[in-house]
Amino acid sequence: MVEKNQELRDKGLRLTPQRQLVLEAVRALGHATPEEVAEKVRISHPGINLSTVYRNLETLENVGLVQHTHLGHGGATYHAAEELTHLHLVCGKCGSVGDAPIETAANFVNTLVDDYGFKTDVTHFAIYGTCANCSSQS
Amino acid sequence: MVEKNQELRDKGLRLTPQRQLVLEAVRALGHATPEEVAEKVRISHPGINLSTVYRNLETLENVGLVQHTHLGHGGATYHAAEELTHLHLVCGKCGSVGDAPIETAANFVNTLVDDYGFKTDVTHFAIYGTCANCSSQS
DNA sequence: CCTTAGCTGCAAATTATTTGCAACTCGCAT
DNA sequence: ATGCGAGTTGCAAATAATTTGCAGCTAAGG
Repeated sequence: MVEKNQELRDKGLRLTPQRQLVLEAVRALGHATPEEVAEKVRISHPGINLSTVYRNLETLENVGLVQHTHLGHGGATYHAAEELTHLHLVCGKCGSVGDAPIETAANFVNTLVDDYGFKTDVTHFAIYGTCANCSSQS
Repeated sequence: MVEKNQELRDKGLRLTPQRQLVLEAVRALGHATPEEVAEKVRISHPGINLSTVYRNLETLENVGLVQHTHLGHGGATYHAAEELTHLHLVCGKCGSVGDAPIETAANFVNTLVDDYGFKTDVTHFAIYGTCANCSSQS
């Protein structure tokens, strides 16, 4: 943790309690919207402001400790950078979010680089579709 | 066009001039945000209201004549259903939107179905990454 | 034509996120 | 240990994007 502190300071940033709480919340939640992060943080530190959460998520993202992903509906969801090792399979019917290892998309990603020179970040956007459950139901 | 009219009527909907204009605008623009659609429509019909555009995009989507895709930033962009035959490669740096045939993702999609029972709609979300141009620049 | 359910425009309400600003505090330098 | 300055925070107000209530229109079947 000392390194993290140092890493922040090297970029002219401080490790404030609010900032730590936001990071911890993101890590604990796996993935969450700013609102959810705020809610989580408030359990232990009720006074924290929503704008502070937004600002810290942005800051932490710049430092690379956190990343955001678009899961649909509009709002972004945040992840701890260490945990971004999977794709997000979002079901358009039930809204569930499943995971799949990034390797699943390896070929696809390679094709895109080879044919279009396009370097894909598969984790940034969700993969949209219909989950097994909903497919079988209707 | 008569069929379209009929198709709408069958669902208890009307073919109003505003609705036609919205559809035409979406078709002409390829893909556009509600705001852009409104702008386009206003060239020939200045009085049209933004809410009308929103409502018609929604209606047309329900009928299947139009579809929306998430290209990032938050807002959705709309496409004529007929034109949804390609993936969207969105560059996170320059914001450009490139295209690639859906077949490019065929294997990927199949794997997802086979391994997870997840039926992917590859056109609904953009594929995010860095375009060839931006990759070479930095 | 006439009726009526489906539209439309407009304004106000929502929701999500950002920003200005004064007060506060982390952490290097002393 | 203590002070100082830059980074932060809380709060309220500003934005932006989209939705909704409603009263007055209008497409289209009869």
